[in-house]
This record gives sequence, C-alpha cells and structure tokens, in this order.
Amino acid sequence: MSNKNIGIKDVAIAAGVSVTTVSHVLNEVSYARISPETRDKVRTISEQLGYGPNRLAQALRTQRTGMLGLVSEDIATTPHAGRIILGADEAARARGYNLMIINTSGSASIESRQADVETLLDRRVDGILYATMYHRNVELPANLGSVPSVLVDSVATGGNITAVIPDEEGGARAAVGALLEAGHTRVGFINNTDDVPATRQRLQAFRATLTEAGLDGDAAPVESEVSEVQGGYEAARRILARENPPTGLFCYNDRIAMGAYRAAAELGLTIPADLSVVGFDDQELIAANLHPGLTTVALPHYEMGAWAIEHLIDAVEGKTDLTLMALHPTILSCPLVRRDSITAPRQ
Amino acid sequence: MSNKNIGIKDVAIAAGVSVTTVSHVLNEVSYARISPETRDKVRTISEQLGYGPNRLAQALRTQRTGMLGLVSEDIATTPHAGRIILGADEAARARGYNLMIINTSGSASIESRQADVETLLDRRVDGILYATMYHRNVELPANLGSVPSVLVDSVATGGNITAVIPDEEGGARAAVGALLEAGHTRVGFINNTDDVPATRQRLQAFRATLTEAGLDGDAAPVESEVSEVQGGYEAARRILARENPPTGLFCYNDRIAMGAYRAAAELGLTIPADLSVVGFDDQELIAANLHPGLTTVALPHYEMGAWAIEHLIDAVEGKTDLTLMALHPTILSCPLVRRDSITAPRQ
DNA sequence: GGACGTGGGAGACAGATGAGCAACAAGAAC
DNA sequence: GTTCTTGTTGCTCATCTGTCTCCCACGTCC
Repeated sequence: MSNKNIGIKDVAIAAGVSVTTVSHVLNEVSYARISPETRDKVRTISEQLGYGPNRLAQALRTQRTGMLGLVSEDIATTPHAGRIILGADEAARARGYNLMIINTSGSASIESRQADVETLLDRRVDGILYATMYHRNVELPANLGSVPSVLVDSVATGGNITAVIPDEEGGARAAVGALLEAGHTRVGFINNTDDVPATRQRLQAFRATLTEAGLDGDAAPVESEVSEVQGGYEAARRILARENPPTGLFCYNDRIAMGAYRAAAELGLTIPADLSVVGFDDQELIAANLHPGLTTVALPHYEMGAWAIEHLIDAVEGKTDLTLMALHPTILSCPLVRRDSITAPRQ
Repeated sequence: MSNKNIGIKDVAIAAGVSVTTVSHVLNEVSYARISPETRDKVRTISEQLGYGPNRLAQALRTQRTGMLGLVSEDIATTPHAGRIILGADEAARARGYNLMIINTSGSASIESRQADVETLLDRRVDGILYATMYHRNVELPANLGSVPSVLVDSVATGGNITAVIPDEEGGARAAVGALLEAGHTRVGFINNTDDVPATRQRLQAFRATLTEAGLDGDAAPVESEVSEVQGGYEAARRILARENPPTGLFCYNDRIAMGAYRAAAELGLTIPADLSVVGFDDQELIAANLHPGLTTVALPHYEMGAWAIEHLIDAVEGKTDLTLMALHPTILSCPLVRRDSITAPRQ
C-alpha cells in the first residue's frame, strides 16, 4: 500500500542517507558505488514507507514522461476502437508506458484536431498514436510531427508518416478463395459505394482471384450499395434476381452480409446450402450471432494498435528511425474466420 | 503553431520582464499589479513565440495535474465502453481535464487491479473513474480511496464510494409498458441466468408492471437462458410453445431478442404482427439492424460517463463532498428507443 | 520625512536526476 | 614516518519548468 505523501526526501531521512543515494539505489544507477548494506537499508525503508517516485517530477527532470497520446477518431461509434485501444494499452504497459486518450471526430476541422494534438504536446507525451476508425486517406495536423507518431488504419495524404493498415487485398483474396475452394463457380460481390481504398482494393482482389482461378473475373456480378444492412439487402435482391444468380456471395462487410441473409431468407434460399456467404470485418456482434454463423475476414485492429505502439516506443527510445518506415505503410494481414456460412454449391 | 522548446524564461527575456511577471500575466493572478502595457507586451510575445506552459512543471508546483484516471474493465469486449469513454472525455475536456486510460479485466485479481490504480496514483491523477462494463457488485482496490473516485455502472461491495448506475427498474417498466400500451395482455419475459442486479430488478419490474395494469404478473410466462443469441432462441422456442403463448415479449437484452426473432421466423410468426418484441441495451449494431428494427431500452452509458466525470471534478475542486453522495448510488434513467417491433396484437 | 501606492523582481519551492567532488582509509613510495 | 596515490562511498549542487510569497525601488501626499 503506497502513501503518496511520502517523497524521496522522507526515505532519505529515514534511511540516514542523502536523496541522491536513494535515487541511485532505487534506479540501480550503474556508476553509483554504494555498499550493499546501504543499498539494503534504502530498499527496506523505501518499501516500508511505501515510497513510489513522483512520475511528474521524474518526467520533468528526465524529459521523458512515459506517456503516449492516443487520439482516436469516433471512439464510440465503431466497435473497432476498443480493439485498437486494447492492443495499444497492452503493448504500452508491457514496456512501462501509459496512454492518454483524446477522442476526436473524423469530421472535425483540422484546427480542432490540431488543438487536440496540442493538448497532448503540452503534457509532453513521448509519442502519439493517431487512430482512425476505417482505412482511408486522412489529412493530419501538422504539429503531429513534433514527436514520434504512428498512424493506425489510414495513410496520410502527405504520406510522410509511419502508418499501419490492414491487408485489404489479402483479406479479400482469402474470402473469395474460401468460396472457390468450396467449389463455387458463380461468385458475386456486393461492394460499398464509399470512395475509400478498401472499396477499390476488395473489388480488384475479387476479380483477380476469380481470373486466376480460371473464371471470368471481369464478368462476375457486382452490385454496389451503401454499406449498411439495408443496402446489403437491396443489393442482394438485385444480384440474386439476375439470371444464373451466384451461389457464392462475397460481401463488402458484415452488415451487408446481414442484409444478404435477409434477402436470401425472403427468397426461400437457405444459407449455406443454396447460397454461401462471406463477409468482412468480423464484427462479432453480427458475425457470430447470425444464423448460421458468418464466415468473414477479421480486421487486425488489436494487432495494428500493438504494432503501432511497439514501433512508437522504439522510436521514442531511439531504437528505430520512423522516417525510414514512413516510406511505405506497413500492412498487417486479415485472417479468415471460418464459421458456417460456406459450403459446396448444390448439385 | 506552438514550439515546445519555448519556456517561460524565453518569453520573459523576449519581453524584457521577469518570469514572475510572465506567469502573473498569463495566469491573470488577481493580486498582481502590472501595467496594461506590460500585460499586452507579455501576451503578444508569448503568442508570437507560441508559448504554452509545461503542464508537468505546472502540475508539480501546484499539485494539480488536471488528469483523471479512467480504469475500464474489458474495453474491447463490449461496445458500451466506447460510450462511457466518450461521455467521460467530453465532460472532462469541457472543464480542462484529460483522461489517462488503463484497461483491466473484470476477472483480474484484486492485486492486479490495485496495481493499475497504483500506476494512476504514481502519475498523480486528480481523481479516478472506475468503469465496469455491466451493472454488478464489484470489489474495489483499496487504494482507490487515496483520491476522489467515482464508480460507473456498478456498486461497490463495501458500498462507500459514489456510484452511478442505470435505472434498471424504470427501463424495464418502460419496456413492458410499451407492450401494454399497444394492447397486449399476454406478455412474456425472457430473462438472463446470471446473478446480477439487472436480472432480479428487470424481472421484478416486469411482474409489478403487469400487476399494476390489472394482469396477473406472478403468472406471466418467464423463461431464463444465457443472455446470448442462442439462449434467446431456445428460450423463445419454449415460451412460444406454451399454450396460449404470449403476443408480447420482453427480452432481457438485444441479443436475446435477436434469438427470439429467429425463433419467431421459424415458427412462421411475423414481427410485430404476430409477436411484438422489446429488448434492452440498445446495441445499435443489433437493434437498428434487425428487421424490423428492434424497440429497446437504451442504457445511459454516455450519460453515466459524463455524470461521473462532472462530479469527480467537482470533488477534485472542492465543490462537492463525494462521501455524502456515496450513501446511495445515483440512478440514471434508461429511455425507451422506439423502432418497429411493437404493434397491437392481432384481432 | 514617514506612510502609502504602484510596478515588478528575487528566491524558495515542487520532487526528482546526474555530474562532479569531498572525505576517508589503505597501501605505495621515499 | 610522512606524503602521495588510489579506491570506496556518498554528498553537494545545479537542473528541469513553472508558481507563489515576500520584498524592493521609486514616487507622491500630507
């Protein structure tokens, strides 16, 4: 049990030594020559008194706070934020750092986001993690450059900051591959309508994977809608109304897949027997709870948070040069999560 | 644009005054007598240089960090955490405070959770918000008492800490009331099996509301299952298989309601025409995306986070005595969110 | 010419770290 | 035996960046 009224001075007095000696002993300063007896005494007394150094004073003196700033866009509106924060927090505490969090809005002005970073800077964080909630191009506040920073789930428009993003293409290939592997030859894709990298990359990977498997990727049925349940429903109705409808459906995300489930049910199609479906995102609340469970692709949010913190700390401690890594974003893989929504096509 | 190499000393030199004067001007110290000209000059220079005080040094001297600790249980596993954090962050920044976050596990040992609090204490946070992810009785680390603290979404086993919790009973009454109001007389409840306050309170409110409406609350059909989709499905099958099955169904949470939707679909029952359903939690991903949209009761996570921070800061600033508030937990209401899953019973 | 008002500065302080120095004992050199 | 060297042990003092409590200088008023 520690008592925060105890300072190093109190320990020093109680142990009958100077504060310097206490500091040297407790920090195990290599060049300090202090007898084992004194060391023991200092440690014992310090323990008894429940002494813990005042991190503020320590930080002031050493110019290191051991705090990292985490600015998170739209923390409450997506369940992904939690995983990024968890990954970041666990990686940080494993190396003795803590997180200061600031929430911001993706639609906030650049000035307001700059002020957020400023707040962090005034508190002398050692580095900053800037997390967006979906993969896109983002304009970053200029003052981010004042300390080591890493961008999570986006790339900067300027492009000169280290970033970590999900492997959209690999994920999409895995999803389509799962359908192909099950024997489907008529495979469709319900895409998103937003102009984000994922939209283009997943589509391209979809076509490429089919083509490489000897199918006609360019002719494969594709519908686009807003990436919500309703959009998924509508697009699925359209795609399933085509002649020779697909027996395998790759959906841009799990919400679209949820809409497709409803469309299938209305058409009397059983999943997966009549229609195999694969999603993207692995939003557990949806994917695991649909019936049958939705096979989908997981976004590595936890991993991205941890990766970012790991490299941020390396940079803070001078073990890495982030500017070198800034040349290309780091890509983390998106594993396929197999549940029960894919099987071989009928007949 | 601020430059963090600039200290108060630089401002003082540039303005040709002492650091004392700069400090007095910028902090608008009431008893300081400084001419308007000097004040202007100091402010102008300070602005030009982009000076901002070093919050560490400031905190060290004033014994106030302006930082609040937020220990959050299981941040990643529930979407509720995000809303608590958002409410807390917005309330905090509105009053010039920032949040330091630490994630912990609800199943972590008391020692480990105590160490988490210790970390916060070593950094001299002015107060601590301890947030659990669902309403229950929790054993708190003893060192929480060292600074003002507020508990969110739980009450402490000891009971001597200010807490804010959702109005389970009011929420349940609103849910059942909505069914009654629509004209249902055969109303059932699918309860949770966990031994948490919500289980008891929602059940009790369910029966009481029926009884007060002139129905036989004690005889109303109730089934209990684990509060997941599968449990909801099974319980719904059972409750709907009874003779004279209910036409209105109150579900312990939205996941159970999702299971009930599936059960209804399998039995050929249309929602809401054949079966009206009301949930609890307002997990948007589920409630808004089911078809038809699920009418449910929202938990005031944002509000609890904001309320807690507000009162925490009041306590830190000496405007409130938390020990007085600790006598009884504060209860925040759970509003009904109307969507499309309730209508009048057939015939 | 002492009291008082005005404008602003000096220095202690918050709680640590770190470079360099002092005190002392033991052994070496003469 | 005295002085010098060297190693051991731990302390002094400056530093980090602000805040805050006196205190001082100077002019004026009665």
